[in-house]
Amino acid sequence: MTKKNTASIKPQPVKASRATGRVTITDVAQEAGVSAMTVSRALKTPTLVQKEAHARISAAIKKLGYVPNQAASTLASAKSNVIAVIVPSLTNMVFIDTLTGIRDCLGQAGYQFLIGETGYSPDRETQLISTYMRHAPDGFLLTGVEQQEEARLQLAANHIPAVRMFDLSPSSRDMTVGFSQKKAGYAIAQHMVAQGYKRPGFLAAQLDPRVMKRREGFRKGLMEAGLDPNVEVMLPSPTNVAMGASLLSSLLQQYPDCDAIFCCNDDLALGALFECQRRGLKVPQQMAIAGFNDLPWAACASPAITAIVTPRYQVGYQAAQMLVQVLKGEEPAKTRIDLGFELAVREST
Amino acid sequence: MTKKNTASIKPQPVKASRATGRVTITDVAQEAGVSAMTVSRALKTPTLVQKEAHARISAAIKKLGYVPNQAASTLASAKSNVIAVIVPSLTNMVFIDTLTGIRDCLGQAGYQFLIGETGYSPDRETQLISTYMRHAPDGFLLTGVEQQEEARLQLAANHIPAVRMFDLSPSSRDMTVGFSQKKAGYAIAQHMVAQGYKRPGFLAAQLDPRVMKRREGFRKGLMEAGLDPNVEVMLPSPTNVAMGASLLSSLLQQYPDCDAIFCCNDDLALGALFECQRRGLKVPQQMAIAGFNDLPWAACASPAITAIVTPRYQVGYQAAQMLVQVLKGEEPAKTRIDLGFELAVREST
DNA sequence: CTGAAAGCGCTTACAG
DNA sequence: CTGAAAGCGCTTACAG
Repeated sequence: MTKKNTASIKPQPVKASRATGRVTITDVAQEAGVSAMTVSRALKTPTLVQKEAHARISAAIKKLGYVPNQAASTLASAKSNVIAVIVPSLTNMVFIDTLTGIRDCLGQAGYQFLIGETGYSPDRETQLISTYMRHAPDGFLLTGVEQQEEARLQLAANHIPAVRMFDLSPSSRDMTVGFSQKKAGYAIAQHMVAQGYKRPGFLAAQLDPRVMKRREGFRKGLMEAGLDPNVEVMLPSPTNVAMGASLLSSLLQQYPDCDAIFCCNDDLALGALFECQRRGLKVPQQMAIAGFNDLPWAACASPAITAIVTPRYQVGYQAAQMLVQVLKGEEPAKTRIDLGFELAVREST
Repeated sequence: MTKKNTASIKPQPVKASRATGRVTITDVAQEAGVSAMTVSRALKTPTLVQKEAHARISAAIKKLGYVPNQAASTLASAKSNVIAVIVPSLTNMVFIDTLTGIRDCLGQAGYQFLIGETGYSPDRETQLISTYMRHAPDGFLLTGVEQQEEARLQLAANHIPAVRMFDLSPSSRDMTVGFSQKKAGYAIAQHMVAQGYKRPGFLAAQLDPRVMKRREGFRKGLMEAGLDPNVEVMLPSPTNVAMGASLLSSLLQQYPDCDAIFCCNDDLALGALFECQRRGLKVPQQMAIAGFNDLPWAACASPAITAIVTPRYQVGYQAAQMLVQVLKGEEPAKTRIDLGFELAVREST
């Protein structure tokens, strides 16, 4: 019972029973014979660590199967490396392409994504933004420019930058990447007028703000040509291919002399094309069809469908790029990027 | 200079300059005149908090705009409330429907999702699993049963439960929710044989394991009927609508007498249908077409397309349900759920 | 029904 | 190039 002995059996500090069993950075540090700080550096800024130490650390990580704890990192650094992306729908391929653009831009940078779907509901959007706030995302990528006041305030209060996609804001304080929905609708009208169609109609569902802006442009174009802008059937419910067929049927019932239709998206256009085939209506001789977005089937349908080609991948990519600039503390060269659109004229008109 | 004075001007503990400026649970506690613990309880288990205290806490939260810090919560509780979902592709509507099922089952429970896309690459899948490990997800939902050894080991080592979707594992130790891909392919062959087609062919792209199992079943069915199983064109590259048209062209060039095709997915079937229309081939009189999955356009095409109807929403929903059971510590009644499939016979065959 | 103490596993801000 | 100390904002495990 010498002093030495006593020392060697000194009571272990009462182990709090909260051990998670996970391999921590401290375990790696002990194994490699360095401090936790050095392990942390080896992971984040390897150049600041002596080569030999780095090798031992790498070996220790592999041996122990160490996986960094993101939560601990986020808490300590107040940086989550998370970007919250909020889109109206995932069933809509348009937004999938946008997500691909975002991922291609940000994925390499080690960002993680929180992907939210609003179902085209502004309330749900506000709620999602609020929920995602808990994850302290570094930034938000939002769809449209119509966020509710509450959501805008919460973003501002927490100093979280947000880029809005698929539309353009008049205010240069907002960051927006998109194109003019109205001009796109207008372009379709002009094309139909130029082709000599006398009674063009409009088919729409899921009447979100961007659809309504397309309609506005389309009507403007028709009116300028002295045509009736009221040949239209619109349904607020979610859009799908089958609805293209039923909307066309309604339209023909109300306006039997309609000779061309602008469908607010390509799903409706596809359904409308099938309905024409069923009715034996020749496209475009008896009925011209134009779609919107240029999803994969438009170009390869028979007949190929005329459509507005939207830069949806670029919308995602460049919105992400703008966000990255802001996160780096740089001033983006432009806070409002108009990517424009194209009109692909094909057999259906 | 009394002792009292000295005490009252005792030096502030040196404020570490790491303040994040965020409103914390402690701020709320002070405002409400309770301890942080009580605020935490008010948020998680309101029934354990006195009604009056709860009211003051709610008021304080609103007044201060408090947002809980998820990272701190995850770190302290060792529970992330995150489920990692890994699918091959987001461009494929099949998996979007599956995600919807997952969300419908888990979303209410307050889970967040980390959604990964492998691009059909096993290596990428392993890498994603590894990356997501840092977020300490409570569970994984994976696609297919072919994970690499490294990934399986990492999941096992960290005791993270994983449910595999869209296929069935022979081992009851794996948790799988899906259906027999092989039987589905077989069912198509049987149907074509029954309809009297003499020279059915197979069109496929993106030759993932599930596609290959469909093919296997299809070939089996043809061979049993004494038909040649080698009327096929397969391309490993990603699938899309346009490819349906080009694959059909290749097939017809090699096998001009082919009178029916089984397309390994509906995109190919749609492209093939358009190609038939362009060639003036009557469907199904000169060429029958069957698809796989029953995406929205199959039923409403002209002619409507015969297809295997896959329970993809249910695959997601029930896989999520099984995972929840395991996370609750319950033993799932079945670790292998065969949801089956249907064959929707339509005009195209 | 409530609270003081300790700890989750990292990183920051220093000091060498 | 390296490390000891403190702190990020919660929750656990107790004790009352």
